[in-house]
Amino acid sequence: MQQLLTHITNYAPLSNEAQHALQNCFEKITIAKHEFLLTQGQVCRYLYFLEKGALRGFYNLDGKEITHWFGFEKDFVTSFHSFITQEAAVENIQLLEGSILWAISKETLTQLFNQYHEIERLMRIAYEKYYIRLEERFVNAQFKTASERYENLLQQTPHIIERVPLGYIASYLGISQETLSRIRSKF
Amino acid sequence: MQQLLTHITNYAPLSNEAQHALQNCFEKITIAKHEFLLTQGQVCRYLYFLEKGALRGFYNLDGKEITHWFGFEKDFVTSFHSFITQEAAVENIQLLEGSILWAISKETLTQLFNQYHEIERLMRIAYEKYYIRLEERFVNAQFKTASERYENLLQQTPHIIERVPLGYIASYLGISQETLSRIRSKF
DNA sequence: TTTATTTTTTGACAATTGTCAAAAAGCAAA
DNA sequence: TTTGCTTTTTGACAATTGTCAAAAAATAAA
Repeated sequence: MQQLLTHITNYAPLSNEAQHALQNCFEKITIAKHEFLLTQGQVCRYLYFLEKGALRGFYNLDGKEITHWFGFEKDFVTSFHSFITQEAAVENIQLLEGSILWAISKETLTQLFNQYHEIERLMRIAYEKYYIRLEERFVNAQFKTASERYENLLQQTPHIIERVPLGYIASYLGISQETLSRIRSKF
Repeated sequence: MQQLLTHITNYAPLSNEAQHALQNCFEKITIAKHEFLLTQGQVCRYLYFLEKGALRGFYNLDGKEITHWFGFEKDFVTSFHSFITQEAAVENIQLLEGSILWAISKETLTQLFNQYHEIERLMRIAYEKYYIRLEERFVNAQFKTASERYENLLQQTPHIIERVPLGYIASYLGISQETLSRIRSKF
């Protein structure tokens, strides 16, 4: 929990009252490897902060699993589309490692927004950061070759290589596992 | 200006005071076709609301222009990365048509956030919407074929086809102009 | 360790998309 | 209308990446 508070007060300062309110509203969750935090068709009611562990978001397309993001320590994770719209999720969230998370429901978070302007500000800033991050991934996906995307992964997020099976990484990079294997063999 | 207020109060309700404050802080801008709203290297100090017209965002890569987004009526446009971080922009924003915009500076917007919780809420909600939109584009870019991306464009944003030269659209879809031409010839 | 299962690599070939050059079509200015 | 410029299309060929099948390597279970 201290990790969570430390992390978000990096975004913006928070009064003690707001910090206490947050502390009371997050619930600790421990989940084992391979378990699911969310399965497609469910509405994602929670925003999670990942204290320890790793997980992936994936959806099914033509019978194949498409892994489109990973979460690690200090990440906020959720199915953003489902959490924001409260519609059924098209994606699944599955644990890659046994993990410790802190969860807050959408209703509770909305109440906190109403009570504390500074918490809503925090969320606005968090969205800014996540927007920029996604924009970089988008440009990468759309306008770079498979090799460039892999090299980028090595430089920007090397921890992914160390903690995630190559099959998922290939999917994440938008290439086949075979192509990834060939790229790796000649770097 | 009325269009702007109508649009944003669709996101969330706004008190009369906040509406008036907003009205006073946006500045009207009229720009001709082919002119630039931003060029790479500049810091983007403004967030713009596009009342009438069309524009594109592009950056240079290996001597080529990569068009990665378009803006049309009722869009908020800016170089998000530069506007958020206040670092030099890597992208250019160029008018595709003569346009009418409303501009607000980052400093002014920040002041409004401090004065009106409801305006910061509006921004939080706007980011949510823009995040979802970008996420859809990302999934499209990374995991769909060129033809699928074009069909998607036809269905989701047909106005782009009608108002933007095919060369820019090809770039936007992440394919060569020749490939786009061939895809179109057999739809 | 031995066996079973999963993950990763390799080979052969096919499909997709890109590049370069030139022609055709469209548009604007004179 | 004619001329010049820009945009779009077409052809030939090359490069990239995908698919399928099988082998090899790594990991987990007995």
